[in-house]
Amino acid sequence: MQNSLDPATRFCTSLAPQLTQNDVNDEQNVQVLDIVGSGGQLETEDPSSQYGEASQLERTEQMEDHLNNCMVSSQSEKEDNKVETPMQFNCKPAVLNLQRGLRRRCLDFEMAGARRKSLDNVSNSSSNMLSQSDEKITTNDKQLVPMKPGGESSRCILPGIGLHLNALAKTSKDYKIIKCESLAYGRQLSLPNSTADIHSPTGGQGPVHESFSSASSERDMDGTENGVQLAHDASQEPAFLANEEFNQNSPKKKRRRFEHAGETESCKRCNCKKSKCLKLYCECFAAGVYCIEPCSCQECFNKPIHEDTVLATRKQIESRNPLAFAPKVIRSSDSVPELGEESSKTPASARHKRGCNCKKSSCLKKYCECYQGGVGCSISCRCEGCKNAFGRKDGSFIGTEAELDEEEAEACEKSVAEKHQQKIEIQKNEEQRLDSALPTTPLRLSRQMVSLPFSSKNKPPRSSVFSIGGSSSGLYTSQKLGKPNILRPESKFERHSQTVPEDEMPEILQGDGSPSTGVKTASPNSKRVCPPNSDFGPSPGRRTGRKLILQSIPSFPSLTPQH
DNA sequence: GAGTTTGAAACT
DNA sequence: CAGTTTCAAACTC
Repeated sequence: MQNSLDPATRFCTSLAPQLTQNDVNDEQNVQVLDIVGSGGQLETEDPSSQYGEASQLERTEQMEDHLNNCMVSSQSEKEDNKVETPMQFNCKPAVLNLQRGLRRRCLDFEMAGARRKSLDNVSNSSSNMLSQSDEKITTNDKQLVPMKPGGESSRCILPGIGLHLNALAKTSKDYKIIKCESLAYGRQLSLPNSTADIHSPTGGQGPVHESFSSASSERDMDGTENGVQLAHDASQEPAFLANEEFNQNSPKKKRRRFEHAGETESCKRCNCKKSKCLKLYCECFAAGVYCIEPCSCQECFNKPIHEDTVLATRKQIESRNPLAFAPKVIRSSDSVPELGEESSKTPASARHKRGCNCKKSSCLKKYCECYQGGVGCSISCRCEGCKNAFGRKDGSFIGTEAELDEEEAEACEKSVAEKHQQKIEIQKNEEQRLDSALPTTPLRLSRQMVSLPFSSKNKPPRSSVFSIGGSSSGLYTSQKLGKPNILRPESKFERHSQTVPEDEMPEILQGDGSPSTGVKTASPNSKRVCPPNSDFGPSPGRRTGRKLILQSIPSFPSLTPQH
């Protein structure tokens, strides 16, 4: 295959058509998709498809080869574990998984629209699905649908953005799968961190070494494990399901535990006690993902089992604020004229969609969503005494840090800058590798991006990442949007959003929705809302990393079911 | 690990 | 729309 495009993109593009072509007619096919790895082509294609297995395999192999470069270690392990898919594709599971990840992602976005119809059929057959009438739901489900509880679970789905509820929206039986995904994706998320770690002094700890490849391999392994375990677990591990509820026991413990492990492993996990994980207070919910094992939440309703409730709640929230689930941090780089200097100045050409309202943290702590998201404050912020290391509200940014009064700020800034540089370099290297080889999943990427800033720090930013991951949410939304299209409350911001370059706009917003184009939000404070995007890229360094991501993501636009 | 602080989200 | 309350993350000890 040509490498000109990043794998993800290629897949997407290539797949889209086929996908549309090939309907998934029955569960089997669907399974195939999952199992197989769902490369775009592979996924959609039936074993018997026109291309013929052989040809498919060849293609697949090519891809694999490509991927393999990076994935070598992981593969071997995975292969062993690979669940045998009914299909012939068993051969290179690892690769396939990767591919799948890419594809899946693509599928999520693209396919949702394109395949919707065909999928519907599938979904129906695939039982899992709630036969909910909502297109979005169906669509989402479909994405996930492909996975079958059985064997495939072993291959946790790559973290496709799809993880989101949307995708997740499966019934309890699917739950494990979800978990897998979540986990998997959590790992992916971790990648960035790990990567960062590498750079970072502290990074030394565990994962440090993980170069991209290693990381990926690790991830894969995990995935495999998860997959396998999960698969097993699923059966064996009622714990999962049950646990969540049980976990409540020691929320903090758990949470911390994961955090540690997790610095590398940041997966969205919440600790909600009263919100039932059905409010935006809940990071998982806000991110559009179901709560998973690592969560220490209590009375959690953010589970596949309560899909209806979750969806209903989401709708409600969206009706109130269409952008509620959109990424909080948007890459405004050029797009935000309003910000003017600020935007351009800040290290990260990104801004928090609504801005912060910090009073005491000086925007130097993660209490500040802007800071947490690794972006500078903008005019839309109502913060007081802003000293955001990523860019102050007044327009000054790190570069000028000398000016900053507080040591803290300086320290932060410096560290950040340094880190960024380091990251950039490293990331570049990684990028190259990745470009060629890694099929990063959107989610992971997106999340990474957000997290990156913090990667340097001890802890990865939890929420913002995900929120951004909002992309995820975005997905969710988009998928949903098909129907609701609430987006666009219009507002002063409209112009703003309009100005935003399309590419920036996540399909999600744009996509389905016609409406979305100007994603505005009914946001309460009339804060500026930008189209959620792939926003991630706050800092330069990150950006670099993100580029990878973005590149792969780009497919969105094309994917969007413009039709 | 418990308690405090903080600011977003939700509510009135 | 502004003010207040609720909530959970972030942070401190």
